[in-house]
Amino acid sequence: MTNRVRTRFAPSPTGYMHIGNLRTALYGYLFAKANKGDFLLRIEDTDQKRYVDDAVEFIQNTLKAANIIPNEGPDIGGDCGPYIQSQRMDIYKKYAEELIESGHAYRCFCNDCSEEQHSMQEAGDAKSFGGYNRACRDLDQSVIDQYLAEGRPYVIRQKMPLDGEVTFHDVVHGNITIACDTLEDQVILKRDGMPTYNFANVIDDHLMNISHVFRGTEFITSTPKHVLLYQYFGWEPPVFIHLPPVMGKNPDGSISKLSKRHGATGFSQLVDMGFLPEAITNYVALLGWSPKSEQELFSMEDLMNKFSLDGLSKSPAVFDYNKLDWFNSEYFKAMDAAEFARESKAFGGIIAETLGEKWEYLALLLQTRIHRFNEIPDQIGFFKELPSYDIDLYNNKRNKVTPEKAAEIIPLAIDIINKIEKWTPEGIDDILQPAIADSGIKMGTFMWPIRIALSGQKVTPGGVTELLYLLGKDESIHRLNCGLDKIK
RNA sequence: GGCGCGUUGGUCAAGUGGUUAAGACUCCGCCCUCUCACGGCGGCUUCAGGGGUUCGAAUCCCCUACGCGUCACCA
Repeated sequence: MTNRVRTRFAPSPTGYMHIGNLRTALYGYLFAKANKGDFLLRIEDTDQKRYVDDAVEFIQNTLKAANIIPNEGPDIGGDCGPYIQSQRMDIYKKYAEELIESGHAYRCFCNDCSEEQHSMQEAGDAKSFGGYNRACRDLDQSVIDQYLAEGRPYVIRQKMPLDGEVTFHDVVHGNITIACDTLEDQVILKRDGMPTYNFANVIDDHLMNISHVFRGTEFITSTPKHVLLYQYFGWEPPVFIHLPPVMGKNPDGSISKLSKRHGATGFSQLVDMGFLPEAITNYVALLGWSPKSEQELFSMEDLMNKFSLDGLSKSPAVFDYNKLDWFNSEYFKAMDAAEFARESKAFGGIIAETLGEKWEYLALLLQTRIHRFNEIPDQIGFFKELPSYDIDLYNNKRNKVTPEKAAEIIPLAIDIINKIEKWTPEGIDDILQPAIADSGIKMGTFMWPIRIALSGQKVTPGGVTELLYLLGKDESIHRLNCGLDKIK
């Protein structure tokens, strides 16, 4: 037995990667890498009802996009395979029977107890599970043999101690003690031969030499059952790290576990909205973990170097789309301009297409102005078509512009612009700037009506020069004339 | 309901008996400026409540409140 750090991400294959799951995967991965260990992917598909086609592939693609690279897993292979639980049924069966041999588990033939128990709970009486699922504990061997011979279906249940308590250590919460009489004789092998999570998880974590288990706090209460299993087998339990849930904020101000109604909660949905994978990972890493320094921007490599268990927080964190926006915009600003232009182009749609090589120029203007790619269409819509606008937009108090004033300025602007030969940002400025200076009109005053006429809106990416350049000479003059007509 | 876990500004958070209780996001104001954005500067807002322990508590103990989780042949 080595002391090598080995962690795992063990999702069930639903075709979706919740941001909370991603964080669990990330922390396990970072911890493994920070300690020169291994990170593996294991698919927990023991619930056939829940199985979703292509989900395994989806998970792998998501991890890849998030730059979380397993050392072992379904596609990669490794010494502890197979890494898909449905392909390990023989293993679970063998260990379950071993437990029966040693007296720590038993076959339960009582078909209806689970349903009966379930309805009891719903009726609000959760206290007395023992009366049902323990009925088969002490069946005579002869009876068992007879049932088996009849081919009666059964499940295998783990025998819990009737009294005493189990204490285990959790890295983020410290020691946790739970009384055994709150533990039911849980099913470890289902009627269809599949193991339950609580069993397969223990077997696989042991067989795969997992040293540290990262999972959500929802498993805290079932951990004593796992600990008991480790004891029964004489195995060393792993180190437990139970992560608090990621929350979302409701309209009324209350918080609850992050879900669809809070907005996009899947990694791929966030990517579709135009968030950069690195920004998402960066943000998520800090949601529940603190580097205990003022640094906030981390590359994956940075995270690997700095991640440590003592920065994990024990209380739930609210997912904040504002902060994600901020992270993403920081990543935008740090991007190479050409790369940003390339990555953003798809979101520019038809406008980006028609702009041709001018797209790079527009993209540069956008780069410091947007938080995520999907803000692009709103930013640039006016390039394609001049929106209908109210002439009230020509009023601007600070620059002392009114529609009447605009009607004086626009003809001047048209004259000047007509004289421009070299249609580049520099060429435009070379003519425009001195001409405005000569006119005796203040810069802000002169520019305001032009911006409005050109864009139909008072806020635009870039200034008038940029607008002129991107729109082209003919279109610019056309829009200026339209503006003039509109005022009159 | 039983059991378990949690609670520092609107949000993420540092803080482990003595601090003016960091920093970031958001919001607001100012500067820069042909709009916006970027950048710079500044501001608002916090230790859930109540008891202890202590010369001294965000930090230690107890109680209360609130929130969350769990009590499946789901994970």
